Amino acid sequence: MNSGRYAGAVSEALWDRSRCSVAGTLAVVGEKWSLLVLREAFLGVRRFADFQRVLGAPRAVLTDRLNTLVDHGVLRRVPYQAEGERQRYEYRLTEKGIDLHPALVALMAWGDKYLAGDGEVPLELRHRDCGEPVHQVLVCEAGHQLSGARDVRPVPRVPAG
Amino acid sequence: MNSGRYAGAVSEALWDRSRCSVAGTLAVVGEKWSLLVLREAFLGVRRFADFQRVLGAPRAVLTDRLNTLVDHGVLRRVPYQAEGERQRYEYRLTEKGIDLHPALVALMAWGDKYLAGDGEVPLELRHRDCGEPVHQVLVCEAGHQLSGARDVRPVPRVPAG
DNA sequence: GACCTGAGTTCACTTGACGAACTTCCTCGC
DNA sequence: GCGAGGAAGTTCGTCAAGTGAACTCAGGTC
Repeated sequence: MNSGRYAGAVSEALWDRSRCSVAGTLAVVGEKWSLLVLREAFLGVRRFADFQRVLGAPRAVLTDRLNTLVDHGVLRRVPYQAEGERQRYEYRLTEKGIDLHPALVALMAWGDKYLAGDGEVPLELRHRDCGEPVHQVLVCEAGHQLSGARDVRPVPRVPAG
Repeated sequence: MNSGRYAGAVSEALWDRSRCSVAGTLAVVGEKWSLLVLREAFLGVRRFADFQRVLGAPRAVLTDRLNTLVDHGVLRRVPYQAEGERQRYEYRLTEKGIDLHPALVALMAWGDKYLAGDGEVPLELRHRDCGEPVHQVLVCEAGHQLSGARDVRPVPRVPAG
């Protein structure tokens, strides 16, 4: 046994996977279409029919994903009434939902780097104030900017006991 | 019609979803278990049996996910031979895989904020050099640090034509 | 030669995704 | 009042994907 011990590896015993935050987040937004629904939400889409049209997802799936996201407080249903129409609900991001923005930015950045053909990035993110392109970086609380994943050391927090 | 036009929304016509980088990235790492496999890879796990044990994923699914990630160049198979054992392969992150680190960090940060009970973050990321906790921020090329998603303006790049 | 272990593969079963058709509730034009 | 129309689902049959247990296979030990 002992096949799991490598130089630099986080000891398995000290690190309880069952409460991993990545797994927890994926339990909320990891199903098919969920993150794409959120992408559209960040781009301003709010109504069921619009999600359905731009995504092409099956209605039943879309209904389920929207309800799930509402249940988790990532979206909220807001009543609205267009003239000449009955009252309906639209789906808007909550603060909790807006906090998923970095995850979408990170996924998008990777796709831009590895999947976009010859620099043809489909969507660019710019600073609203100055118009310059933005990108994600890691900084530490001492103010250093990290150059990449290799500058990071994962430290398990052992629950009391 | 026209239900899809909102103040601040990115015009639908100008934005071709079919080549969205988020969707493209999810096509590579969006299946069940893929991102959890990568999380373990970042923590030092390399061998099939170890992935299987720490994740608890079905063997068949794990086989498929590892192969898919290798096919996409996110992991690579490296032969190794432990003493008293035959030659086997282990799975290591490539540069392309390491570049998915920000996505995992972002997902983890959200889970830490919204899912962890009373500040009991299961895993902390620290600067390898100075030991201070790290976090992700958005900066623009003019050097400003953005305060959140609301400071970002998405700009579709219309393909030539 | 019998046994062990890592890394799969196969199989029966359950869950989830899919597309098309159907339902409901409301508004509009007549 | 009455039928048409549309947004937002729901239902349904089918197909793909995930699951856990059992089986396979190669090379090593005893």
